[in-house]
Amino acid sequence: MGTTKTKLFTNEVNAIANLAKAVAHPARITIINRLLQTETCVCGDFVQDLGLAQSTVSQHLLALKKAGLIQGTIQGPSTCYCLDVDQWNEFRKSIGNFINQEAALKSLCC
Amino acid sequence: MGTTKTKLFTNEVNAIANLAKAVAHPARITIINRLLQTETCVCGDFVQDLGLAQSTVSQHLLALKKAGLIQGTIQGPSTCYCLDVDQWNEFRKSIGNFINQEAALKSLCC
DNA sequence: GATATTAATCGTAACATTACGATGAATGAT
DNA sequence: ATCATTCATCGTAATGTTACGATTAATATC
Repeated sequence: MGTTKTKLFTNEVNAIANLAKAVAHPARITIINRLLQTETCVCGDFVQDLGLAQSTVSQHLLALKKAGLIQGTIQGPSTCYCLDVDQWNEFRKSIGNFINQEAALKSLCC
Repeated sequence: MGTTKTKLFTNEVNAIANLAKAVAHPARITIINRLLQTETCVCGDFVQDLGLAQSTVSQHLLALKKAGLIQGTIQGPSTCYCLDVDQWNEFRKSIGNFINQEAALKSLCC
């Protein structure tokens, strides 16, 4: 059917899957890395930076916005983006809880 | 076109995106959580556990296998799966490098 | 007011993902 | 040898994703 059956899983698990989805594209990771590294918001030049069409970049930015990771405000003719720091820290915590799990298994058993 | 333009991005960024994709589904996260918590490999009962069709579960297991995160060996009539502990630790490291980044920005600037 | 710039949105094509049922291959039990 | 069990694989339908060009909306400049 092509649609994830979210009802089968816990909210926590679904949440992690959604966060993973939000960053499951190199363009979006590049955007986040860029926003992480600058001390101000970034206005405009993502398109040149990424090498994708303007509309495509806009879509990726929207995806990150929907995930709550970034914020954009109109500033003159252009739109400026910055990381939502609080949400980024929430993101880090959630993903952290998942990946900080030490395997109970010590070595390959099969 | 529907195909990610991986050539535009660095290997590192593409690698993180692929890892994120591998866990970007609640069924696959549930499988990993299960394998993380058991001290032995898990034989069989994922289908009942997840509530998805047998063929669907098989596909998710294959995806995790392709990502290198799990290992499966045939054991009698059934197949037993366990986490690839080394790969899991690699995974943790890579994702960790990404999410351990502290935002340079201290508060919302726009 | 007319024009240029910037980015969002719309429409669309190609491809990927998710899911299921059916079939097939391998092993264990009878 | 036959049958049941278990999982992988195949085929396929529905939906989602990625990407682009074209259009639209908003602001800045002339």
